[in-house]
Amino acid sequence: MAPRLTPKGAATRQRIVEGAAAEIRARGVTETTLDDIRARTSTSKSQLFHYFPGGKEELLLAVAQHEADWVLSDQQPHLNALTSWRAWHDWRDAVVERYRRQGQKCPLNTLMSQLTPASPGVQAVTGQLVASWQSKLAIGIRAMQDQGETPAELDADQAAAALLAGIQGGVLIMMSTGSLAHLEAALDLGIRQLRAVRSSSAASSSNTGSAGSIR
Amino acid sequence: MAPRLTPKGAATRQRIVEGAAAEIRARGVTETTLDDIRARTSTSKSQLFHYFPGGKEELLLAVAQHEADWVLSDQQPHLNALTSWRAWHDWRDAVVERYRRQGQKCPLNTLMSQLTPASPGVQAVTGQLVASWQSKLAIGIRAMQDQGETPAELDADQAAAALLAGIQGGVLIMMSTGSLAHLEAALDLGIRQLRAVRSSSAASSSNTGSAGSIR
DNA sequence: CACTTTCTGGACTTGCGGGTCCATTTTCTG
DNA sequence: CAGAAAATGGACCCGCAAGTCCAGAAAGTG
Repeated sequence: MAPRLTPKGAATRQRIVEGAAAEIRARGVTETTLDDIRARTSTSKSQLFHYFPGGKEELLLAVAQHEADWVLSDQQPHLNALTSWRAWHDWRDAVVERYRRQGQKCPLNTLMSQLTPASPGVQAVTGQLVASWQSKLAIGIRAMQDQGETPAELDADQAAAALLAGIQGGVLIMMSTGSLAHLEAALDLGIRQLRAVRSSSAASSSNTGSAGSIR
Repeated sequence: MAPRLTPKGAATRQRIVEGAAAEIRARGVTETTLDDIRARTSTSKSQLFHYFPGGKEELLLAVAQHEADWVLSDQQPHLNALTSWRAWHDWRDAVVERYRRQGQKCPLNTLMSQLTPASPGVQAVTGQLVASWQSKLAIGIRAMQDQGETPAELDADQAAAALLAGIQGGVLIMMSTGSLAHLEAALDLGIRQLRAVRSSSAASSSNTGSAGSIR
């Protein structure tokens, strides 16, 4: 079914996805028509349907995937190296800055609520994003635990899940209210929770211990 | 401008809003047409525009307001009396249960992303909901602080903001993945943070049932 | 160089759904 | 009871945007 793509075809497909993403960022999903996309990408109707036989639905899904990749990639390099408090706070600032710049828009969210929410394709995109994001956070948390900076009793996966939820909610609220306060609160308290009171031990009873050195 | 409503008129208007809300819950915003609403509520096109001169936009906004009211009201009575750990956990369970039942739907969220996000009316609805919700949480937190159960240093408003963000994000993730794990994690860790290590002062002690034990 | 496949252009169809209109009936007001 | 205001029914309009079609150009392949 999927016709083999020649290099030229792949390039065109790519151009369409990126153009569509840009258009949607600029005007919102609901306001964006296939014709807008066609105009911006200098393509024809038949090209759109050639590369996305499923029509608008399929195209929007591809755009969503594209945006999802972007979300994680511009939290880098911080997100992959959360091995010191310094790194955590740099990451925190990067996240806030990213959404501050993005303004009252979240293409991904609006995109998702536009598509059939239960569709398998949609599930795949979001599920993958959530899993990957959370996993990276959990790795960072375990790294801090290995350094004895974070209480070992803490369930790293649970903490990562909660932190991620806080970020998502913070962004969602920002979209509605325009204020970053909730996002910042969620991040700051989430991180503070990681630093919470390990007893005085840190100095005296060396942290090292157990084998695993993540990273 | 707004024509006075007779009792009959008010009832019809009400019927329209509730019917529209039901229809949207059942089929999603994008799939719901004015004609569906007309059919379900046994009204005519002209009635729809009679009560909502602004057309679909205005009707959807009214539905959003209706749903927003609902969100808070079915966290009651817990939400208004967060004065003991017992109450906090009952509330926590009520929230989880509410969204478990609701399933992979959040009419309010999809509704919002459908309307012009920056429209003053939309801002008003969400802003009001967020403010009210957060305020109730903050009151509960201060109540616990007054009892010495929660560290006085904690910024109640910030903690409430973070907790609320966690809930929102948890629900959002649930909509995408179908799993309640993130919502539960956010709630459990958020509440645990409130119980965290108050200095020795509180003699109460004992209750070390540890927050996570739920079920 | 034949030939096949993929890529592109753009005119055309079509149905749907939001919105308008006006005639008629019911309810309010004094 | 009479006039006004509000409520209702439903036919009609109409623009737009998704999707179809086919003809022809370009690019691969043996």
